[in-house]
Amino acid sequence: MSLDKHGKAAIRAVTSTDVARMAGVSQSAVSRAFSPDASISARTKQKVLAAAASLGYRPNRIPAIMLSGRSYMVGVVIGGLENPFYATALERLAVALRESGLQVLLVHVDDALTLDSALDQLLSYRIDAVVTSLAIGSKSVARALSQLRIPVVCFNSSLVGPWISTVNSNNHAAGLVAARLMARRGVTHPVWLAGPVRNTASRARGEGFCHGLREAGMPVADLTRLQGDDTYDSGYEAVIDLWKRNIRPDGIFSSNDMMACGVIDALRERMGLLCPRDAVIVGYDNIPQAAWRSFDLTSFDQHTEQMVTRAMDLLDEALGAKDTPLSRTHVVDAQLIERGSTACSE
Amino acid sequence: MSLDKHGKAAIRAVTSTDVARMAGVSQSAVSRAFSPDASISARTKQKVLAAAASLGYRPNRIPAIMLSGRSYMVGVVIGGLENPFYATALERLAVALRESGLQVLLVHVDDALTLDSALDQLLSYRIDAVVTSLAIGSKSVARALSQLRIPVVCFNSSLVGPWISTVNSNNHAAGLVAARLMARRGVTHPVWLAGPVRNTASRARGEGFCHGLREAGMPVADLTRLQGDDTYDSGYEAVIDLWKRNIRPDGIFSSNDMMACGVIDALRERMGLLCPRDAVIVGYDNIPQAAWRSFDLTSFDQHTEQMVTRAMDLLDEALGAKDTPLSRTHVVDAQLIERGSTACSE
DNA sequence: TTGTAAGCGTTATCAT
DNA sequence: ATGATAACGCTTACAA
Repeated sequence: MSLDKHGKAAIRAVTSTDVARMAGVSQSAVSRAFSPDASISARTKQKVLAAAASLGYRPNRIPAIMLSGRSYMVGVVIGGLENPFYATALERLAVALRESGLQVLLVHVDDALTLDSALDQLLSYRIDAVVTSLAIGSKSVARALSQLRIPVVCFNSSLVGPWISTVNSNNHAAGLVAARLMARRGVTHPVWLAGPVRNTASRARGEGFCHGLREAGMPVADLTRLQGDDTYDSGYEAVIDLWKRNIRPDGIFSSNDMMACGVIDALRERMGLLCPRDAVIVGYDNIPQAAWRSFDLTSFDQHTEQMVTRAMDLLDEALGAKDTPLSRTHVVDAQLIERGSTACSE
Repeated sequence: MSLDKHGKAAIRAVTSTDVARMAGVSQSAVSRAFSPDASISARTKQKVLAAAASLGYRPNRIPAIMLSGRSYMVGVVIGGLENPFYATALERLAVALRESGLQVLLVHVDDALTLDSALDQLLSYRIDAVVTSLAIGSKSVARALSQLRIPVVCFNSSLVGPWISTVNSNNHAAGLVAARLMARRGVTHPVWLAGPVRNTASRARGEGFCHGLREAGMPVADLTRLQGDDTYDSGYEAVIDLWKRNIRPDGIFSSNDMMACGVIDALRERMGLLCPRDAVIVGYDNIPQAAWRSFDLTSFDQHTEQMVTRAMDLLDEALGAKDTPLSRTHVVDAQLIERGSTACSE
């Protein structure tokens, strides 16, 4: 406890100088005691560590950031945590980053507008890189990210640019698989329930689905496309809309599980229909709720664990190639998890 | 691009000195141009901002942390994001912190063991405070948090200690309300489905429930207590367990919504029972899934928005009273949201 | 192995 | 209003 110039009581954090004084060594000795491979005698190290422990000293990493220009902090930009898929992805990402000795500087973003100011703030903390699972895919966002001149790793994004790498689920291929599954189940009136228009991953899934239906000999004109927004409610409303328009599908591929759950509930509650008996439903993400008995929803698992590992690889590579813009893409296959919603109805 | 001593190419970030040189002013002028209420002429400020823009300069906040000892970073310690309640709470917290000009340094923690090393790392970044929604309530955790000597704000925690403040949902009162509701619905065989043993919020809910039942004239011996772990699966299994033990409840109060969803699904699928017809179900948290048609679950809304606001108040107060350990508690009433699972069955 | 001293990029103080 | 300068707490040559 000391008095500063203004006479106010202030607790200064314990510094290496304090420890040095107590241990009767130089301040650099303290630094060396806490540096893994510095040349220091066991005796000195002991003295320092003892003094440090008794004072409750912890090395301050802030000055090291100034010296090295590396903060070991990564900006993680997220949104849509109400979707369990993103929530668990964030959890895994946080764990992986920490295991790599990186800190997570988290920013929640609602829209592209918030993003700019968020990035500004992150940059002033000299973050080493940015990781984002944001489904925002505009050119201006890509430009903003590229201008940071630090590595950027995106999930399920179509962003491209000098510093931007991406890890994508194989959306198109999954769409194909969904179509083939529906064809095998004898679906004749398929519906594609899309996610937000700007979500390019969703678009790819839809295109793959369309593609697959054509391959199976179905006139593409027979495919009904609906616009959702990735929420349960929008799935629920989509079904009501279909019935209003006198469309009676026997197979629905939904761009994500949340909407698929809404679809199943609307069919059951509003139309008195059950899947797979009356309609086959396929979702995407394999969120925990897909396995819940009320839904028993066939879905595509994105293997977030593997996607996160890939992202870390990209990150390590990009951070290693310091100051050289890298832009790679990894694709991870999504795996069809078949459940009751597409079971063979005998 | 410059060459450092080792001959390797390195991009040095643009500094205020660079801007000063370009603008033909002193380095302090640059600093002033970026400080909201510094005395600087409009002309100089213009020159500086122009130079800064053309060089792509952004003020570096790291040195300011060294000078002031404040990093404006808050360590946010979380876990259990697979529960949508925690995920949305985190989202709101992140937004609120950012609005207060604070950055979120996120750490995911699985167990009390990880916590220690996580806190160590956070501290080395000189975070100003810690906010956590962790349901870990051991004495050792409280001690560890107190020893940080920085403000700590907990959600739904019973931790107490010099630097620790808490925002709690009124768990006991909610338990009472649940009991009264069940009494009104004529429940005679109530069941309490508890969350993890160490979760004190869950315990308080159970005690309130018990209390309320007694008030309503029900012998407490009639209350069956089950142990869950806050997951859907544990709710599902709990029902199966009840039937195995030949217990036939007509009212179940679950410590959280995830388990309640499992309960409803098990009743419907395994026992062919519907709520509220055969049993009245009440959950806690009011997660989005509670409103889904398959569940239509009566639940308690914790008003996370308000709890987050309270947490920010506590944080501001604690940060204002720098170096003075504060420990306050705010209690926010949880609100009963009645849905179909407790509707009057005629 | 150890100590001394320079330097990282700002902000704050002081003189001008 | 502006510029020079000290200071923040470390890491890292360099000297001893």
